Amino acid sequence: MLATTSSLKRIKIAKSVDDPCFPIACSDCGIYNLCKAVGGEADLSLLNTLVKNRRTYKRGEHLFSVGEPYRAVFAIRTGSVETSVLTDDGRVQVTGFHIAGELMGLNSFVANRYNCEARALETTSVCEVPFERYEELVKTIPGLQHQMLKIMSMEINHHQEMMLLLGKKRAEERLASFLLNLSRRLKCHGQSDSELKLSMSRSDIGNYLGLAEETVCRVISRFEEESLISTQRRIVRLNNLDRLQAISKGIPANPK
Amino acid sequence: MLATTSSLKRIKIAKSVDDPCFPIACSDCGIYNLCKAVGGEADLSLLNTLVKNRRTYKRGEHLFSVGEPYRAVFAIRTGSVETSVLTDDGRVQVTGFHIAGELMGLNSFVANRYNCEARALETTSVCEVPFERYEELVKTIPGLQHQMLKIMSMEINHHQEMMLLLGKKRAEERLASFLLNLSRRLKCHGQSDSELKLSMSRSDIGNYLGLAEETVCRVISRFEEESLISTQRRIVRLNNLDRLQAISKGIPANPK
DNA sequence: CGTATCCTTGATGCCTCTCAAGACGGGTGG
DNA sequence: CCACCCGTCTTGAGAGGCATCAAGGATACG
Repeated sequence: MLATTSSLKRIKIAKSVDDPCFPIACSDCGIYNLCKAVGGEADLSLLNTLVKNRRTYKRGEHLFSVGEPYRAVFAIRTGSVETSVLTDDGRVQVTGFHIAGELMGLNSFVANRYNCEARALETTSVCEVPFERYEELVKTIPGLQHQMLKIMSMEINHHQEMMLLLGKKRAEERLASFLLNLSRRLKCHGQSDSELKLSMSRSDIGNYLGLAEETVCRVISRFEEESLISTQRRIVRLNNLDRLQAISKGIPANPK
Repeated sequence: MLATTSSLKRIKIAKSVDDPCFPIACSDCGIYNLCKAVGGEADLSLLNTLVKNRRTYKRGEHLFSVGEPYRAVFAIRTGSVETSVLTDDGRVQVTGFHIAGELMGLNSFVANRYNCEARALETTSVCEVPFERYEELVKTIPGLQHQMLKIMSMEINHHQEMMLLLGKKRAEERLASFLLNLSRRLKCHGQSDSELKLSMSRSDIGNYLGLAEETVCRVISRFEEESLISTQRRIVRLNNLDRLQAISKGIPANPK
């Protein structure tokens, strides 16, 4: 079997793509869940081979770079990954953080080359599903491409939210949105939604949110002053999810 | 036939999805091209029915709104459309402008409801391909879903560029990027790439680019002072594409 | 235990927003 | 055909949020 009973017990399983956690929650890695969702009768031996194709990246190592020929889709087992795009003059925009259980690199597969950079934020273990095997899977499992559309559709939704954040929100709203988003995704893995262990630096967060590193620090300090969160370096504890939610939506301060 | 010989002569046809103009350039409307690209042997009578499903929207009219059940994918024949998303507190972020020949509304089809608003910027004629018929097409034409993946992949690329623009670029870089992008897309239709007729207001542009309406005006004025462009209300003439390109990439002013 | 990296806080300045007022142009009705 | 009106565009003045520059402190790692 792909997942032991124990791991199945520990981790919430997304039953279908309509589950808000899909494709985040999974038993062993995202690709298993992806396949499971579309065809219970899938060739399990093939699947087994695919998900056994594991690899570990050290902090800072690149999973892939811009323009590199498409190699595989990645399902993160443990650790986390940062994706980014570049301007011609060398500026970098972080486009996303991907945590354990999530799929990555799907969106560039049609173009045959990667459209962004992916860098491990910490020691990260992934299942790499090679491109060619993926094609096999698509033939074997009729609904698979539809699932991929769904995942890409979710990604587009997220991008739209990011455009809104970058285009319209103020610093505090951005950081609150960021923390809540991470919290929600961690919760989908059965992890705590109020005690976050950030794997990225303040600088990375700032880059992602279109803010300077210093601004991120200042907002974090401000949140801590108001007891909305408690921090200790990269450990962040969310003490008031409701208030953070309000802030993220741009609802002005309402003292008591 | 779907397109008369005369119209075929007038307009450049994108031969495959690898054409940089795809899915922009098309003979009659995008959906025809989409189908043609994936299967020359497609059921033309079905296709014919689909593309005949035309409708015209007046300026300001909504093609669809957020949360509305998914109805159709839209191929714009003439005119232009603006898409936008909303914050909970009512702020609006324009996420894109769609011009004649482009496909729209593909990305929300998997979710069964629209994830954004679409509003006609001017009198706009579209082919509406109903959801159910689309499903038929998918069954008839094996490669169709792959093409959809490709289109969504392109959309994701564009979103990444927008995130970079909104997160890292300064006002002048944003506007230069915007003008050049529009120019490129118009060129794909055989229209002039240096004489643009904007269908959106300064306010719309500002919203899209994460700028205030006044800032857009000021930057336009500055560009005009430097003879990079000439404007007359919504008519914009690009006089120096190279310089605009340089500005859009953040290359600092280099006065001779 | 030294060093590099990351985090934090302060001071200063600038880019862009906001508020405001006027100009321009297109559309409409008399 | 003209005059009016309203939406859009433009420009100015002022304010403010955030970036930048700078320096010190904390933590992790070899």
